[in-house]
Amino acid sequence: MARKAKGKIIVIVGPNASGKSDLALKIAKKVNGEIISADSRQVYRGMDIGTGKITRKEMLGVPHHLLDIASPKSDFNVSHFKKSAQKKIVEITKRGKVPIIVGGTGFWIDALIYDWPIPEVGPNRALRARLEKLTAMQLFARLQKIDTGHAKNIDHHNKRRLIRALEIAATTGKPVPEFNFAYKYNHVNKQHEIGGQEYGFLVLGLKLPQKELVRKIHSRLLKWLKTGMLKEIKKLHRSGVSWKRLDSFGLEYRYGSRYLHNLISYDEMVDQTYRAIRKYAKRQMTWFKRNPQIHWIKNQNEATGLLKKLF
RNA sequence: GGGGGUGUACUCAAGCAGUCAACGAGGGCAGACUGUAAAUCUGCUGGCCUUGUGCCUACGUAGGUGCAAAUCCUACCGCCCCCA
Repeated sequence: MARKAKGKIIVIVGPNASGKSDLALKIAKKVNGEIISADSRQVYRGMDIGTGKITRKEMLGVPHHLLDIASPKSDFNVSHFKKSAQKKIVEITKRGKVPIIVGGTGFWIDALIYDWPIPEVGPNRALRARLEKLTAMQLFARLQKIDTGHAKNIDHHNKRRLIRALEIAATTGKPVPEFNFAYKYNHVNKQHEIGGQEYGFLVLGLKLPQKELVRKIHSRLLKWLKTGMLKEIKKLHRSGVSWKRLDSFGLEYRYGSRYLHNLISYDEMVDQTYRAIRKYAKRQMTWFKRNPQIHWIKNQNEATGLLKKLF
């Protein structure tokens, strides 16, 4: 029985400032690849310095996808990402090149490479605004009435999640389908179809010693502050991105904008941003740690060694 | 020199006799995560262990009064403010 040749995809994950972009570039050169960014903030135009976005020059001719594809005034969410990335994977493969997915947004990456079924229910702003007025307890009570399965597992205090669950139930008339841990990482057995083609994934996790990571986070932040991070945020605001929206982007954009409209001092801004990035890196690791399929590496050499062996 | 205030866990800060190993916030540590995911949310945070209506050590220091004190009294030490 003739089978189509299996496509190969390299995935590079890791926390903020761990050096994913550099590693991806090296690997891309080596395997003739193109890079697909999986970063929930780098998709936005005008958010460059604060997101650590690679510059055109730094790309060294390697194509990078899914950068600067959305306006910071509009939403670009997992669902958009999954569809766009799948399309890019097909295109890149057709060109005879290797897709390399690189990013720190664990949720997006897993939705893509493990083909998580994101419910086909888009955001309903009116409904969200209405539900937002209720307390978490009230939301949970409502959810329990219509959704007996998922409601049990959802965090009773997390309004955002409760509202989303209610949103899905309201539109589909059905509760949110449950999936367990085994499903999360094993149901596709490291490979599945995208656009009729079967793919296998090699997932690399970049992990630096804690001290080194923290040092890199710090020096990177100082460098960005020197090279116009605040100017960038000011520009975004002038172009119509609200302080509230900037706040919701988190990290540099959150504390930078709080400083720019005088909620906090400059020193507080630097300090709080630095702390927030460290916490974020921690949260990223918490996410990645539970994935048993990640091959953890400390540097580029280990990566190339693994590639030779497994790819 | 006279008068007033204040000293609480890593930090800020409540408590002002019993229900206090001590509210709350920050920080730290750990975790969750099904169309906002750099977001959102949860737990723990004096020590010890047999993890318990358990033991020990603790609210500037030293004494004292109470059955009982972070809480009251005395002295001392440090800091702050006002008058001289």
